[in-house]
Amino acid sequence: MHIREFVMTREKEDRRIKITKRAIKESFVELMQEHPISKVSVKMICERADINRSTFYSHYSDQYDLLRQVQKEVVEGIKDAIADRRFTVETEETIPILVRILEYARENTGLFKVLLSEEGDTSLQEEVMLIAQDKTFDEVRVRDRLDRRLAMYLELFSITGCISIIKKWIDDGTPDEPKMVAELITKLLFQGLSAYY
Amino acid sequence: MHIREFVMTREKEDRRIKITKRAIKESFVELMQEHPISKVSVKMICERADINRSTFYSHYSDQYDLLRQVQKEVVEGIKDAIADRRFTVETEETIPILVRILEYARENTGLFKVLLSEEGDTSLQEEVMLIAQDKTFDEVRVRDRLDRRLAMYLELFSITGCISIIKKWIDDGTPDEPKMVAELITKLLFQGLSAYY
DNA sequence: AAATTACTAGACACTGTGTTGTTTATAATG
DNA sequence: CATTATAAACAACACAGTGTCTAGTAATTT
Repeated sequence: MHIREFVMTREKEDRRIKITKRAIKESFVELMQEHPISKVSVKMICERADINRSTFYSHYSDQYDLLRQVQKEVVEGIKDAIADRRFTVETEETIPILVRILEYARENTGLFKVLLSEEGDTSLQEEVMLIAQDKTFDEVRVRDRLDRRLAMYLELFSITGCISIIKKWIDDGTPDEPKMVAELITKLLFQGLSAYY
Repeated sequence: MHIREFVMTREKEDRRIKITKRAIKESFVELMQEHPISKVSVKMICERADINRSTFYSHYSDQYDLLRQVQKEVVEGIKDAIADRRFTVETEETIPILVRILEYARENTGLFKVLLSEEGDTSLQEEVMLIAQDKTFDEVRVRDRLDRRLAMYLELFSITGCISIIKKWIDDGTPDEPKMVAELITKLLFQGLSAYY
């Protein structure tokens, strides 16, 4: 909600700023698919985006800051995509949410490849943890009176499990149908490997 | 902090090289606990290690190369720690292996913190995938005639699940006993969340 | 139309990079 | 013990990228 407001206020942003930021982001996402972020310099980003380097610095402090902001926006996108849904521990409820996220990821392949690779991994994970915590696990935790530390491990396990499979799926060019992947994930989450062996 | 030496083949390495490399690695691991790798320059590493920058370049091509090499050594360490064991899909077999890995991690906390944070995450993961594939899943795959792609997802899910929990455990200062964590992990892997809800 | 805001071009000092040539110290060998 | 390899140290190098700043121009808002 807090982040949302932030985005809203920026909606009245000068048209020029939007154009510039879009150019920067596009350039950046392209470059991130070609090189690891450590080799992507501010200079490179600006050259490809055809903007002045000082302009970059008036919006972002460095490449990593830019990455974080791109990430935030994607997380917002995910939030919107599942806004009307609730995460629960029921398989039937979870699958459609996952399907939506997977479809959203499929529509933004380049972006997700970047965010889930390299250093993006950990921080995106943390962002997603926050959504999940907000939406879901809190109530589960209370309901089942789980030990806090244990609950934390369960969340972590679930989210990294999800993300790793989605990452692989995207890296391979989303060969499987979202529904199939969603079912796989939920099965693994709720029943574990025993569902398959 | 003791970094396990680099296998048998390098045993003939000059004593001075070993000393230098150890100094570099120690400096690096320290710095990595203070800053993200993107802010750790070769210059910094060399200053703290008290060696000339050119010396660094005669051993490693950059910070990331150094990180990879440190990682390899740790993976070797894990391999040794579980050399006499076999991974299987039986819970009773898996727990002692995990306990050993956890104990090994606990003894090398600083190192593991570094490797599991930031960009270390993905690549260590991949290394561990290779061990696991070698030791285990191959036979399981054949035995159960699982679809190759499915098997790959299962491996990925298992390993990232393990790693994420271990990472959290280490970041928090290894508050739980290895045995407890090992049991948690195996339960989640084989039975999933249903084991707890 | 005027005021405001964003972008540009270019210059600045500065930090870090990667390489080279030379000298010094150490280890291995005969 | 003396010889020879070779690693480490040191200094110097051109070069690339950083972050900041100024003055001028262009676009947008009011």
